[in-house]
Amino acid sequence: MSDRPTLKDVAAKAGVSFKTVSRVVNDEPGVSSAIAERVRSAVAELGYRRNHSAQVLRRSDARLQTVAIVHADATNPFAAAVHASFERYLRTTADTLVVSASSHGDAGEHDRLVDLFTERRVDGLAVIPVSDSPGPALRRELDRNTPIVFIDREPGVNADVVASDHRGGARAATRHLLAHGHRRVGFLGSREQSDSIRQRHAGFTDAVTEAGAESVVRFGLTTPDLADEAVTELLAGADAPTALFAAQNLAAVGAVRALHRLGRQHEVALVAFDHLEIADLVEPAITTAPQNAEALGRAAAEVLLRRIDGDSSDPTRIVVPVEIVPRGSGELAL
Amino acid sequence: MSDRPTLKDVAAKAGVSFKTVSRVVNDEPGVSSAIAERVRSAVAELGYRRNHSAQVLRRSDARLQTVAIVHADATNPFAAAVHASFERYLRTTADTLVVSASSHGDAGEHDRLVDLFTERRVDGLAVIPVSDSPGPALRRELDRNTPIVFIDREPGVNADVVASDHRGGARAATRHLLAHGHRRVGFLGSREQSDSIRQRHAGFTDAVTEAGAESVVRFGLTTPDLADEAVTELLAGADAPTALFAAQNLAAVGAVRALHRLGRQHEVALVAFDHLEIADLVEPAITTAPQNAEALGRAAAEVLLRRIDGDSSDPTRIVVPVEIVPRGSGELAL
DNA sequence: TCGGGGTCTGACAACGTTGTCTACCTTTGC
DNA sequence: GCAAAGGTAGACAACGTTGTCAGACCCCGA
Repeated sequence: MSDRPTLKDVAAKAGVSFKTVSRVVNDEPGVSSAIAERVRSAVAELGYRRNHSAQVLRRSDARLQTVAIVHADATNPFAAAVHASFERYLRTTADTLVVSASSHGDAGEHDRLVDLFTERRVDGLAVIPVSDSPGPALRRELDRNTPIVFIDREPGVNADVVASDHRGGARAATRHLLAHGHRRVGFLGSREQSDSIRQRHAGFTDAVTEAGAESVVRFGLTTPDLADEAVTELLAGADAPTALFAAQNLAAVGAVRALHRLGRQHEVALVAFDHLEIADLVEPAITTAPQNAEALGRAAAEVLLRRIDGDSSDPTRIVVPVEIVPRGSGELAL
Repeated sequence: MSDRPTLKDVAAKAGVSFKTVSRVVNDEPGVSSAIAERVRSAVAELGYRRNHSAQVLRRSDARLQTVAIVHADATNPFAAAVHASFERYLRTTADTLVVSASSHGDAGEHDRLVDLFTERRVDGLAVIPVSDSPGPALRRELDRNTPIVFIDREPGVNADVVASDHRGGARAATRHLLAHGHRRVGFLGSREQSDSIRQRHAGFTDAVTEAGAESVVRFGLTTPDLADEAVTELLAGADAPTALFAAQNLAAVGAVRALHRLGRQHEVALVAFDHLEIADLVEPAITTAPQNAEALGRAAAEVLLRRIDGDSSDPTRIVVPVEIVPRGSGELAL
């Protein structure tokens, strides 16, 4: 990817000075149409492309029309959906290139990616945090007032955050179950260390407490297999719950599997937080409380653009509501 | 993101020339340890980061340690998995940053992204094509011998390609069905314009022909609903197939739904091309022929690195095998 | 014919970095 | 005590681009 033609090469070919070529490629006035035409054909013939590095070096105050998004795990469909919305918004409304990279869950790598994007000078950063506190590079950029927005997870510092209403969504989902007469509800959670899971648990507890109902709580169900086991065990117990709230989608998948294996899918109610690929493919279909990835991505883009435009007001926290989508499994009455 | 400290700022703070700072930050010899220490603390205090643009401008022959991948649709789980593998390989073995962007299926945008990455000078490009022929920017870069590898789909030009063995995989899947005694097999395809679907159809035909069996072919099943309808109709017909080959995963989802609704899931055999989220969640579990995303991403990274390293041999075509994963639905005998 | 004004073009500096070259200062060896 | 050698530091140019400024040219009116 070396040996690219420069302004000088084009200028030599067209028989003009390189500044004239610069004017033509930037559509600046003050070039006669005859010469402009000659330059344009030289540009086309050589396949000239402006060197972005040189451009941003010269105009170091100017926008780079580039923002980066650093993923914890880009293969996560939810993260991918947020990213897609973020990218679409920035491309269409601000003509900005969105570049991304993923740390595959490694905190050190995550911070290193922030560093690499910083070196490459982007206008702003969107970060899906991978740990509860920012690494040194991220901290440095926050101190420097680099436009940064955190998505989905708490960054552990006072900064702009766009996140789903985990607590409110979980509360609504649990109320939904209680409204169908259930008095004993199970909570299926994954990593208790995760803030969003804790929030969902808090929402669950809100609803259970206000209704004076009973609850059974299981954490650590990070795979469908573990959730399957847990549900099997819960339902075999003496005080088996009659309704389940799956706080995370892998736990939900395991719960569905267990219910179907036990043949109790029409009897034990289930609401799952987050989008579920299989929601419509089983009978009864699964009632979910999906995060609004589209809204999250868009909100993050808006916040970031505002910061890039120079807004220096206090950090904001944008909470995107989570709506219940009834499909059957959550409406099974006691 | 402006007003970043430069070498000069650090130099002023440390009371040395900026060249000395340059030496320190690049770990070059010839700086006394006392001064180096003073410089390092100035670097830390100011939060200095090298300006990548200036660096690559000065050393315009050097590696940028950056490659880009242009997606047709980054929310496609298969594409995301390929990307993850590609990224992991390049980060760990070549210390290279992988940046990406997605065209969301728009051919013009796709080519524009190639252009934007070109302007930003990357070492190489990986492209998941969105149309059957390259746009002008991509064509220009191919002419320029920019390292480029195409993934998954045919680019429509003579270039490096890494793709699954669609034909071989489909042939093996169909043979698998025929080996269980079926003599009449249905083909469920999505867009007939798509080269990979055509390849899978060719593989299907290979197997049917060599076995002297009969086939029913349906194209255009681009959504689960359409596939559901098609399967319902096929199975109601006089010469209903006793086995189905779903050439694409959305078609497979629809087929599963139809079979379950009709209660014939234990009777009509089914093999699905590609990974299926729900494969293990239904009874019987679905036999699939999944593309090996990990191998594809890795192979693409290897090819690209070789090109970046200067390999100028003829374009290669790497075909990654597709293995059958028996789970039950494909082993239902006639 | 000449000057004034406008239009077009080019020379040059600068962005932040690295490579080259030179200069200084210390040390070493005789 | 002095020259040579080595180690350390800085001056300067260059990368490809854009902003500033000056100059060349032309047309027109006096």
